Amino acid sequence: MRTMAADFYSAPTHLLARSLLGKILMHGQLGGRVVEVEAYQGPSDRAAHSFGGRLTQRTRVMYGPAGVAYIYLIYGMYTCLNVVSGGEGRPEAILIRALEPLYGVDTMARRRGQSRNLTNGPGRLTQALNIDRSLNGHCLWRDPLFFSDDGFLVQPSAVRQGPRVGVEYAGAAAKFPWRYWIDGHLGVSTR
DNA sequence: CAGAAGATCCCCT
DNA sequence: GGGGATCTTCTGC
Repeated sequence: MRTMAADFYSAPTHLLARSLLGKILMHGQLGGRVVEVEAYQGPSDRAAHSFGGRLTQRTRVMYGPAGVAYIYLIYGMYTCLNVVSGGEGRPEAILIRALEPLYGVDTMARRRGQSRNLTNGPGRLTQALNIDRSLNGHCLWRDPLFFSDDGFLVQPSAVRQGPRVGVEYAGAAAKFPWRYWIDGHLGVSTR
């Protein structure tokens, strides 16, 4: 497995989103293959936390270098993991929505309290992999949280895209096909 | 199986 | 004070 270096994250957001498909996300001994992501385009994207250039305590890390983790609390009880993209001053991000569980599956099941639905959803996968807000701002080219390449080949024809999930409030942006997933993977989130 | 509702709390206005 | 890049549980068919 080759850990992705810092420059991997310098690609334009949508290209990086597609490049993340098929990679392995590792946190310590726990890990899985990325099968679904969503791109958030920054100030021009009504669905993005950084829409309109909003700079707050929460969104601060999005304005920093690409390749750091943006992790936030959602609905009071779950956390979402994003990869910051776009580079300094361009607050874009990619939400990791689903993994195929591969390493430490028993631990994931224990953490989730069930043996199914371990990592098919942004809140589920962070719970399974024990990823919380203490890792906000972490550089994703370093231990303990990083992406790597195990040689898995994503067939270009298997990459699907469609509207993002849970952003109905975002007007026209709600329909932009900025959710990417690998077709045929049961790990893809269901919502 | 589908839909509704509840949980829960930080963030921002 | 309102709402959210979610998930689980419960209800009813």
